[in-house]
Amino acid sequence: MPTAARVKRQATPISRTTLTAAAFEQLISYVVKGDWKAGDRIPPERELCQQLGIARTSLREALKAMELIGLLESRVGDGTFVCPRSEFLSRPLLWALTGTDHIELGNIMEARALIERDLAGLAAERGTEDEIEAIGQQVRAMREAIDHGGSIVDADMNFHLAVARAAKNDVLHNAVQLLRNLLRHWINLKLMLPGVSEQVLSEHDAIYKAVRRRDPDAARSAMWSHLQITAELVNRVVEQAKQPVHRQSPSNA
Amino acid sequence: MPTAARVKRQATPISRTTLTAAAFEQLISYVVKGDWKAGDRIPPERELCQQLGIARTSLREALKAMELIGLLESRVGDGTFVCPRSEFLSRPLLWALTGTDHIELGNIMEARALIERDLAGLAAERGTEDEIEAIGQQVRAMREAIDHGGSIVDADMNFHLAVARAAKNDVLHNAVQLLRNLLRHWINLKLMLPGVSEQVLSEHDAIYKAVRRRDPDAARSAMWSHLQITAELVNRVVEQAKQPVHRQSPSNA
DNA sequence: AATGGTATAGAGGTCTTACCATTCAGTCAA
DNA sequence: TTGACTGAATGGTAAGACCTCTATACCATT
Repeated sequence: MPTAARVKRQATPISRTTLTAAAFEQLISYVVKGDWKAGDRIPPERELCQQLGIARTSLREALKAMELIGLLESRVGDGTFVCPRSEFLSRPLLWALTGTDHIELGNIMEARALIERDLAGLAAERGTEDEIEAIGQQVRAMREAIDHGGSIVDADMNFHLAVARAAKNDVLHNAVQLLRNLLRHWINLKLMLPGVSEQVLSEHDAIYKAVRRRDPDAARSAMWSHLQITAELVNRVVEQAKQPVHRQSPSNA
Repeated sequence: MPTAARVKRQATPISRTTLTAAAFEQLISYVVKGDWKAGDRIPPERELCQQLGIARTSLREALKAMELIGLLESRVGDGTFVCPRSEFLSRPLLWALTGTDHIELGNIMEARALIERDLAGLAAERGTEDEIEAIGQQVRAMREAIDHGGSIVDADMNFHLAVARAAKNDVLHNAVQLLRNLLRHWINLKLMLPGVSEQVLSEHDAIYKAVRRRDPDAARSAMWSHLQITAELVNRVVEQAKQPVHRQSPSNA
């Protein structure tokens, strides 16, 4: 280009989108807006593509993308279902996101501890009464689960999410969820160790009480120590899993 | 098969997977392992599906998934290209990840500040000499960019990534990258404000020096104040963008 | 030379049709 | 009641056709 190119593309470059991309956004919005809820079975492909007015091929490209991301699950002869968010973050997505297949457990635990420590402090500072009460609710839920049966796992997860919600930061709330999902397998094992549930409950309670009395520092350190202990236990569980002779590897669901 | 054909699949360990999923993993690994680098043009579909020994339909489902995630970009008549990681995190993926279309800028800024504050502290504690030197390198790169032209944006991004790397936590390193990408548009605008680049440079330098003298607290507070100022400026830019009469909206790239 | 038109090959986008493999529910005989 | 069988419905895969769009090279005009 001899004469100083000009480039200056002022004009709008006319946007066009592909059918597949449009379908993808549409389908995602179904999930996001709650038309399709976790566990739901969505209409069969042959029906859906008619509703959307596109060919099955185009629809499938969108559908497949959602499945590979981990939003949907297809079973031949059965149908296609919406995955619960709790089982989110598929390995393909992890790849896409991190550019690597394997992330050190320790890194995840550390990230979680750092983030949730901050969140605990924020929750104590800015949580509303209702939001803080929701935290307490999860403490009681765990008590209930321990005493009369129920899902300790859910109570655990929900407790941490309640804290994140009280901290009023959607981004970190989501981060908590993602990190927690990455650790799901090991945390579940951890919670089954003898005495651990009582231990966790008391730690949660300490965090809750600190938040309730609006003591950010106490909340931070309570959360920190809780997650340090958790990390310790998780490491122990992981080591245990390595030892046995014929134990199958955890594999991500 | 008249007699119930109970397929005893004892022998083969169930390696059952769909062709599309297999192709997807294969393609991802090309990107991850660097066979396909950012900007590369990948083989045409008709050729690629032959190489992989699958139908174009199946290949396209995998290809499309990668495109919708934001890993690839297809242009009709031209070809399919690998997206640079810096332009990662497409809106569809954001949807899939957060379950929402819109996240408050303030939340993103806050999350970033909290995370990077921790990272700055960790970098001061555990960064190797080389890693810390890499931080300084980015400070100098920005000096160079200001004085003799060059990408201030890159130097800015790389500085923060260098800090994250010195902190030795892959998860948070990636978080920094993602959050930064979400803010990309506004940060770029911010960096163009008069005097801001010098300001940023001096703040970066302060962080670098704190890290280098292994002072976690100083590093934390330097990073914190840097990101508070940044948040302030970004808000100002956002407000400016709202006012003018005929400014086009930013739109995600 | 620079500009603009034009032809063309090749890329992705879309649709159609077909068939396969699996699953599930209903049927019917033992 | 049980168990095997059957068939419809579903997702998975393949192949081929045709479209629009892009980049490129070539040519005519200025």
